[in-house]
Order: sequence, then structure tokens, then C-alpha cells
Amino acid sequence: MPELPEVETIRRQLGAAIGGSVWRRVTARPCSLFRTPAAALAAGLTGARVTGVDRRGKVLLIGFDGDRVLLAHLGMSGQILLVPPAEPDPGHHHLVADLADGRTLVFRDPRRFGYLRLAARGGLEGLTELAGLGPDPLGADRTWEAFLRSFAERDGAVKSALLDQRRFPGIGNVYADEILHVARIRPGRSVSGLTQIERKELYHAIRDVLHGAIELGGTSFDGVLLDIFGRPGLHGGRLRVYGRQGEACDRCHHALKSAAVGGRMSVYCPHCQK
DNA sequence: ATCACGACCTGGAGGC
DNA sequence: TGCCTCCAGGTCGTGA
Repeated sequence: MPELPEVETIRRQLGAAIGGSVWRRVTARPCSLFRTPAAALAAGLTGARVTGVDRRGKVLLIGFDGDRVLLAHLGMSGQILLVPPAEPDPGHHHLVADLADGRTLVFRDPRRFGYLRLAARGGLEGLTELAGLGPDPLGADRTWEAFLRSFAERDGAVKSALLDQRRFPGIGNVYADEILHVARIRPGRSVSGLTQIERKELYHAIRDVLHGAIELGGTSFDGVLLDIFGRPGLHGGRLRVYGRQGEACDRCHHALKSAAVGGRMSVYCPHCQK
């Protein structure tokens, strides 16, 4: 599930690998992933030159000359891959861009939970995909005071708060559980019931967990989440709780439990998370 | 207005 | 061994 660390990894790689490249030919097969009709997508991207790659939460923004921006959300199974020219489609190659330098960039998403939209740079702020997103959890403006404010906005389970893209854009189910384990807070605890010390733990855990995962290139699950060169992220082996229900907690060695919080599967340690 | 929940989609895991 | 059902995930639309 591409969350902030995975999307950031892809953003950095894309910026270095395809910055300045020209998309000589673009093939887009009509597909529910496309929020811009396939024909318009192909027409709008053909001949375009990449000016930069940005990120808002889990959304990638690939900028082109002519003030065009391609919004790409990877959903839970989306990938953007640089593949050898004339590589046969193993399936789900929804958009294929042949670059002028001979390389080929592929967007694929087997489960089709992601999306692509081509937009004008000037109209970005009006897009529903971006309008509700809060400031980046790793942004310089995410101070302790700003963190407290975003937590005071509304009550509810702390896990649900972390998943709220209006408050913490980019955090998903995997890293929410990881963050709460580091902060020693149970996912079902209400925000209003957190002590000041716990809030401080959470504030630091968000930054530590996300930064740590980015350094390792994100998390791969069953080989599904790959970077643009097809390599898995190295964070998968470092997961503290996600997907480990029944296993021993690394910190206190009690068995990890799973429970639904806000309708989402959550894994936590019932002993050292309070 | 806000919150809860189901739909979307498909590969993989688990059960029979 | 093989088939079938169920589940996970993020977002959005609907209903409460």
C-alpha cells in the first residue's frame, strides 16, 4: 500500500530519472483509473516535457511544460515503472509512455484503486483530489504547536485521526499502526484522552517512523510495492506490528493483537501500548 | 454540518 | 489437488 514513504521514494526516483524527459508517444487504454478520458490523457501528454515531480500526501504530481500536471495516486497496488523498451505487457499496463530517449515508463494498477488525472497547473487548488489535504506531516511548518492544533480540531480514535488525510496526508493503515506502536498508544484511544506526554510521543513517532521508512525506500508487501526500477523497499522487514498479529512484540515479547478501529484492521501490543 | 459505512477491484490466503 | 469464499487496502458517495 503506497503511503507517504513509498510515494516519496518514487517521487525522488522519478524526479532524478525522468526530469527533463520528453514523452514521445503515450498509449492509454480506457480504464476506470483515468479521471481524464484516455484519449485526452494521451493527447495531452504526447510531446510533453517533464519539468519536475512533486508530492501532496499520497498524490504524485508530475509537472510538464505548458503548465500541465499529471496527478497520480497509486491506490493500494499502483506502480510506476521504468521498463526495457518493447517489454511485453504482463498485464495491467494501463498507461505506457515511450520517452524520446528510448526508455519506457509504465503506470499499472492491478486493483485499480488509484487514479490518473491531467490538470492545468493553475487549477490545482480547485481539484477535489488536493483540496482537502492538510500540510505534509514532514513539512517544516509541522511544528509541535501546529500538531496540537490539528489534534484539537475533532475527537475520535487516534488511529482514525492519523488516517485523516485532512490532518495527516500521506499516512495510511500500515504506518498509522507503526507510529502508534512506537508512541506506545493503543489505536482505539480517543484523541481527547491523550496526555500531553503521549501527544509528544506521537508527534515524534510520526516523524521518526516516516523518515526511517523513507531512508529504507519504503515497505514492500508480497513484492507488490516496487520502486520505479522494480526493486522492493527495504522497510518491509522492519515492521513492528503491521501484519504481525499473534507474533511477539519486539519491545516486550507479548503477543500482538489485531482489532478493528474505525472499520480498519489494526495491530497493536496489548501490553506495552496503553 | 459531521460521522459511519458500503462500494469499488482483484490477488492471495484460507477453508472445505 | 482444486475450487470457492473472503479479505485487505484508500477514497468517495450515500445514508444516518
